[in-house]
Amino acid sequence: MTLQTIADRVGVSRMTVSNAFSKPDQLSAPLRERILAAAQELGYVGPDPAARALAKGSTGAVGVVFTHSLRFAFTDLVATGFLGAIAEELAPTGLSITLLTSADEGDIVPARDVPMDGALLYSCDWSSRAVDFLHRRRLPLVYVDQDPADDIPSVNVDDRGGARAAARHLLDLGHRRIGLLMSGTYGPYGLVGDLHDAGVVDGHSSRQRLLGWLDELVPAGAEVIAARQDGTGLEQARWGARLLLDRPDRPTALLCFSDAVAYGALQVAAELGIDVPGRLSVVGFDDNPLAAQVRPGLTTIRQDIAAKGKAAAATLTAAIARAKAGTPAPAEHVVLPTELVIRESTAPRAEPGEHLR
Amino acid sequence: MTLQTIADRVGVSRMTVSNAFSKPDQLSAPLRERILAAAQELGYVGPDPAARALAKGSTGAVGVVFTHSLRFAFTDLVATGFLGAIAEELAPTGLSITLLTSADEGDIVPARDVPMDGALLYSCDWSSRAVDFLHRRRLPLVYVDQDPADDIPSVNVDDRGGARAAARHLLDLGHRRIGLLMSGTYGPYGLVGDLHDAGVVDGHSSRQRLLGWLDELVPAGAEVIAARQDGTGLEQARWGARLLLDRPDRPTALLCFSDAVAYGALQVAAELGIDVPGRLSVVGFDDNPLAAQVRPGLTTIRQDIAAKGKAAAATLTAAIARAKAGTPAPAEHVVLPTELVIRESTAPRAEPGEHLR
DNA sequence: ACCGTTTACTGTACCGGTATAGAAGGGAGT
DNA sequence: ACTCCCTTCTATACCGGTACAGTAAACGGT
Repeated sequence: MTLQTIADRVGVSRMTVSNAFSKPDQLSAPLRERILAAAQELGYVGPDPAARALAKGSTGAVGVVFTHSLRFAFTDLVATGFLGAIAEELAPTGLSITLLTSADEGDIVPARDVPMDGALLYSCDWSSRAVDFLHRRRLPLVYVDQDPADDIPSVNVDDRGGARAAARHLLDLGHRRIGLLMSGTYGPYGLVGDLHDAGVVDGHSSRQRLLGWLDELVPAGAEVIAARQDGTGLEQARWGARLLLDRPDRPTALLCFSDAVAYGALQVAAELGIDVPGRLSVVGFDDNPLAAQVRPGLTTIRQDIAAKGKAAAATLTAAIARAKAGTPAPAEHVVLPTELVIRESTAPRAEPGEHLR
Repeated sequence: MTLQTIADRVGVSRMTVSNAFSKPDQLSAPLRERILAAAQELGYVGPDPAARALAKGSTGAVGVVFTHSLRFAFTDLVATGFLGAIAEELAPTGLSITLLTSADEGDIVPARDVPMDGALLYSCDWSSRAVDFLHRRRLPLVYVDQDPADDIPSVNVDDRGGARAAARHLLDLGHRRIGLLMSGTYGPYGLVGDLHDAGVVDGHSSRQRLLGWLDELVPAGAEVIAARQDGTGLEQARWGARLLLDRPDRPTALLCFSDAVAYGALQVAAELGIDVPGRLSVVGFDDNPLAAQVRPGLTTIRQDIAAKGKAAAATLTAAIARAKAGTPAPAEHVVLPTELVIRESTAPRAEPGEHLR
């Protein structure tokens, strides 16, 4: 059951049948009707997508690549918001989204074997084989929240500027002993000795946020205590927060890598009986929907996730169009702004002398 | 840059190069090394996925179809949980997930044009063109939360039984005037006159849940007031809840289509100063993560979303395997149990005479 | 020396479409 | 009547792989 079947039935060439489906203006209406009728009668659905993809050189689907398990993609509210925005922006273009992990499980490597027209690399592990395959396939790519590369379009948010604003906010409130709660993908985890050790951060956002914090804290002469835990899961965040809060010289304020992590810190503070914001100020990052819901409402750095998704989708479709046209335009680098959102989790530092309860 | 390029370079046949990549045991190790080295040197990544898909007749991706905009897929916690479970279950098989909407936007119909090996139809619009195309493509399909069809495997939860348990629970607490808060995809919306009108429900879950409620309420002679709103969005849910609560003879208890909808009802009750559960009991459905977090904690009917995702993925991979083998095994129909979870949003009916505050 | 098996590789025939150039026929304009 | 153009349809050459059957050489056993 192929184009040829229909062609034979109607008595026209295969090409004409192809046109009847794919380029309606290339043949007369009556003939097209006859062809479609014959197709309907024979139970022919339309051109085979796989064959069409081969002949045309395009698939109609784009990949979105995650480092972590895809479970993360559907658990984290920031990730889901981002994906949703992409989906919405892509819908009118007719492109579908294919979800890929950069974790390669043995010999099965979707990044190498799934047909697609381009891909978005989101919070991706740099060294992974999957990313390497995508590059070598010469697919149009867009980096999101990655270190920008010259020749590849990227979409980022002003992580460093946002982190600076967060630190500035705490300094303005009088805090001088400040805890940093960071998350990483590789160990070691725990209290961090040397903050300038390159191993302290992996991932673009982690690094930029840390740098932003230090931009303000170091010149101000603040005392910095940092902990680093595995990823942004709640349990891990609680573990990291406990490292910072369950000690005699605990900080009076916390800068957290993300709102998800900050949420863990709020829980631990509550369990230890530390009043937030009375005895401890907490600042998150992202403006996760969670941030507005938790009590106390979380002061955070907002990034516009929907805008990021839209920008990423638009940049990718542009890159695909350029690749198809063979136009080697320079890669575009988008940086979206961040904004300090003050809620109830931050307050002026309590009087010295009473800073330990 | 194709297999042939490498073949010419090394001086072997194209087929041997193909085997070097796809069937390593079909040629000697030294030759394979030479071929891979040559490929590396020439910058050849591996067999073109589109061509391979055509020749092999399989793609390595499965579709997941939604009626609503994909935004919904990433907003609703039940949907994201379901997708996450599918992703996790599918990962080791090497299949990727392609997201499709059943909304057809003009001439672009991903369901017709995207290569895939099978598809999951989840909360799908029955009459949509996309669904029709999938059937006609003779793709292995699995229905999830749809009316089961004889010849197509399906995964469902015991919606009706769960709804019965919810209604029974309220009756046991002494409630006799009970509001139903339903959601639909098509109008009309508002208070529902005839509950047995077929137009009152669209979608399998809606129907089963309504039937389950009525199974208990009607024999018990309870007074039923029903409202029906557009989808499960918060604003719509609030609108529907207001219809039921902002009236003199308001019900003493509410049965809601989902926890998301129940959440809207809780908000409206709070705004109207109606104490939950003192003056109003509310029961949701799904055991959305939200249900445990809201105050008061929501009594609900739990369905195991993760199990549903796993079952759906497993059923689909089985169906694909069967289709490939040409084994026409009978379609499997899975029904997962539901369970009443009692939290703080339900209580015995207040004394008559004081049931209006 | 003979025969049955493996192992290692090759040749051919597809998979099911689309691109592109060109041919046949039918007005319109001069 | 001639040219030019436009519409409509066709012929051929790909797109880049895999399946399957077959051949030639090496190997082991008697």
